[in-house]
Amino acid sequence: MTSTSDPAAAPGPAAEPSYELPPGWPTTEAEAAAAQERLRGSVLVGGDLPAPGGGTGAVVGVDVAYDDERGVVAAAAVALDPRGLAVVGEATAVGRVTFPYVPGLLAFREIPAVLDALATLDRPGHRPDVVVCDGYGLAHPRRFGLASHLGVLTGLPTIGVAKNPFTFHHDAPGPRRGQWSPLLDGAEEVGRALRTQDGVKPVFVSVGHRVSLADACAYALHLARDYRLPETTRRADALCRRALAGA
DNA sequence: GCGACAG
DNA sequence: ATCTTGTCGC
Repeated sequence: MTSTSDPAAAPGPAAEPSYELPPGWPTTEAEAAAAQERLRGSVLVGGDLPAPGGGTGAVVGVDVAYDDERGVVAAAAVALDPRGLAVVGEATAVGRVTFPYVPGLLAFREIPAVLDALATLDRPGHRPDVVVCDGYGLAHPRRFGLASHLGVLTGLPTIGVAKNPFTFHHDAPGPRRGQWSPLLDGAEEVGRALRTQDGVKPVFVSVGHRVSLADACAYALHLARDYRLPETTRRADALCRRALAGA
């Protein structure tokens, strides 16, 4: 991956996001792992995200629900006003399940439906400032989890917020909201265990694309103003479940 | 070989 | 992820 902490190297005017599923989308585990190895170098760490609550665009949350019996998948994308966290846009997409759940390959199960939902949500002139994903970004065996993959495909800044530490290790963060501890793969900090509410189990934040780890945590904390999970995730989770039930 | 394993 | 009863608390 590349660092863009140097302002001179920062991306220029926001490019148009792409919501196209790339040609040759993997259908086997071997192809999927190879695709991750091929794309991992495209992840950008750092950038110039506006302060949480200070941006002009929306903060978008995405999530996916499944009915494996029927083979149906439903994705939701919800846009929030970064100030008051009010919902300003919603979109869903329903499709067929095309990939099993394999730890480390979650992106191949979730991304096709997520791209459809984002394409429906997006309105020209109203680009998301950032997309918050339910899962990991760089905290991944090959440093290319769902959030990083979605970021590289769309070009949008992304953040991963997961509910479990996957295979990584961490010490318990302090008991107060805002306290955190490094999420470690050996000696490497791949994310942070972040306490978003006093005395409540932490969430696990990692860089997706075009954000720094510190900014990713600041956003996660801002969005988790009232509950353990970011409001983006809560809204998207509720919406994709509704979409699945109605499909 | 065995256990662990985002959603 | 999804399956599920009761239970504690505002």
